[in-house]
Amino acid sequence: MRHPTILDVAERAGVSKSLVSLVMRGSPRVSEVRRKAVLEAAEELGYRPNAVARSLVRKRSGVLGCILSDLHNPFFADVADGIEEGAMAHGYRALLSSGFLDASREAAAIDTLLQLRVDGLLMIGTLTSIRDLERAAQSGPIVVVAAAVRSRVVGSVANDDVAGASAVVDHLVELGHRRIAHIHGGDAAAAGRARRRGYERAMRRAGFEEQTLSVRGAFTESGGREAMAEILDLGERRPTAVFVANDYAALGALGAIADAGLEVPGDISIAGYDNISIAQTRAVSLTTVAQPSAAMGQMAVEMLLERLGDERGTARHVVLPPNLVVRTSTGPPPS
Amino acid sequence: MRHPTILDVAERAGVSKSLVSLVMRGSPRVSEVRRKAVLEAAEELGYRPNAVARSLVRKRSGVLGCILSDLHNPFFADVADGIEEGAMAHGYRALLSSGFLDASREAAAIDTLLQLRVDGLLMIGTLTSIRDLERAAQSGPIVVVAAAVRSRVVGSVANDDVAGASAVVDHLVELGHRRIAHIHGGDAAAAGRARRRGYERAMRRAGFEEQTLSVRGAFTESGGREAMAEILDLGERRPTAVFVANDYAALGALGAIADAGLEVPGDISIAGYDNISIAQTRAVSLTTVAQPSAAMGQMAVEMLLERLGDERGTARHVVLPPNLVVRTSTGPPPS
DNA sequence: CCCGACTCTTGGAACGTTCCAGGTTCAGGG
DNA sequence: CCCTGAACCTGGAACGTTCCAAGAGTCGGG
Repeated sequence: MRHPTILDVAERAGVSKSLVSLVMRGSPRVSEVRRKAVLEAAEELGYRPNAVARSLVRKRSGVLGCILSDLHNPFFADVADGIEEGAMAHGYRALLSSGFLDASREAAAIDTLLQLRVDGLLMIGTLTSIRDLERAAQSGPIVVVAAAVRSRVVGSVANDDVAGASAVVDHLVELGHRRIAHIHGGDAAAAGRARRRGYERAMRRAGFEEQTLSVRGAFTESGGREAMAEILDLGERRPTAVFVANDYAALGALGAIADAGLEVPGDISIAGYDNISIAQTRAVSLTTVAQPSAAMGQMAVEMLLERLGDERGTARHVVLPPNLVVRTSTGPPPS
Repeated sequence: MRHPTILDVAERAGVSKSLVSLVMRGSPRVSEVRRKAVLEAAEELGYRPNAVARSLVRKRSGVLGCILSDLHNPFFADVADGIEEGAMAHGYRALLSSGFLDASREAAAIDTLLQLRVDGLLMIGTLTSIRDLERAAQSGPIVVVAAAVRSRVVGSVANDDVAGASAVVDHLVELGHRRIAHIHGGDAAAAGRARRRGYERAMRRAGFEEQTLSVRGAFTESGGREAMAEILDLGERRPTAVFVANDYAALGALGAIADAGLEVPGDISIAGYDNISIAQTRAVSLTTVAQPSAAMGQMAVEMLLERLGDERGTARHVVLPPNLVVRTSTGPPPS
């Protein structure tokens, strides 16, 4: 018999299924004798409670779903850590699913998780439109992390991407750069759009509107590499500094620069966004914008559970201040 | 009403629940008129089938559980990609969970997933003992990926870590190194133990048994960084080459070397294991051992499903040949 | 005009839990 | 020796599906 049930345990222990249920859930209203008998029977049979049946009758699963827009992005993994931590702290388990950087696959993941009746859904850096998120939110509370969202039903925790991107540009301008390009993350991700807006705004403010150059990349290493190769192909007209939409893509950009035999920051300055751990090592030492990833994840869980308790009211939105971290991948432009 | 049920849909469409069920599952034995009516009612109500109830009665969930020993290890993410791909291809969904590089948290994750009655469990680079895995396997088929396992009930897909590690040492010896150290991944992971064995065996074969130096690290960036710092503290007695247990830790080691102001491979050669994508870029260009990560994941899924169909018989074990990839992080020792 | 065959549709049982209302046991007070 | 209340235990209903056996129509042939 593959899966012994509560009835098998009850029979073996000579008690009713209800009592077994009580014991399994650690109720105090059970005599020591019976408790022992039940526990023993369960052990002997290798009984493992069926969370599916439990979930059906209780109408809550104790599980939070979490969709990572991209499993490979180290920043998202940091956020996921915070989420799992936060969930655990409140007696929930988190189950993850990858969105494969693809809106339709992300939609499929949302659907699966909602069909499984998770108690709530966390989206890390989603590609899903607000419309679709709000529709999904009718089947359970949703909080988006690391992507700002304007919605009355879907909550969000994010940093101020516009301000962060502007800070990067300001820093580069201060170092003396004028030709500052941007490798953006595509239009699909909200964070990508916001960072691009911050870049353009800061360029305009600095009086370098003419020098604005946004190259389409992606929030991936290969996206960064290819976009950077394109930029390097500009030859003498190439920018002296590049702000890449995120660190993960910046790693790819650094690779392309090394491939071209150029030096960072001697020939070209590079900055990223997210402050992933690899960017911190001296081997990479990337100038970037830090976000409190794990804390954001935990905060998102709290907001989700808050909303689980009280469905009414409009969703909360938290925007955290970004934090520029200057390292050695940026320096004065070549003279 | 948060969750409309099949009965709500049936009532609205003026049919029985059974018919709704038939329509939802795309049965061909339903007249067009009724199908349309049901689909319309479902749409209007925002009906989403309850996978929990379905799972209870069907005794299969269509979900495969997948535990990543460490969510941050890029290699594991590559394997997970293959698993999700493979699962999807066979009409299954994969749900992930992190083991946080901790045996007890991994055990908790196994328990959660089994209680949720996933149809099978994939372990990527597990820390769980064979005993415990075999016990868990009584509740559902388990296949381990990226860690060799000797068991009749738990299947595995892995590469030959001993051979791979030996190949790295042979390569370093050929370059002229004698003092070759190893940063190992601790005793918890099977792959770590095997790679260490391969290192020691190759050193002995080369006649450098005396030069053997294994420093305790971990399969993480910080583990690699700290172990390398320890090695660099040896001063003049320090090795001329270091084989790090995996690429992820090797990135940390490279960071420590950069921190110390040393050059790779001029001052010291570094090799890793896994061939993660960042290691391939010219900026890092790490000599390493490649494993077909995604293919291993897919293969693991096939083996799992095979076993799902036929519980009897002993588990299959696949061992793939490793593949040394020489890049520029290794070179001749300083003269 | 009935019969059989076929297509489409239906109600009820089952899945393994939780929860509730109520049952049993037993010690102790009157 | 009965009654009461506390402590412990129990059976049945419910959760939202699937599946099965069987019912209801429809149609063509005899």
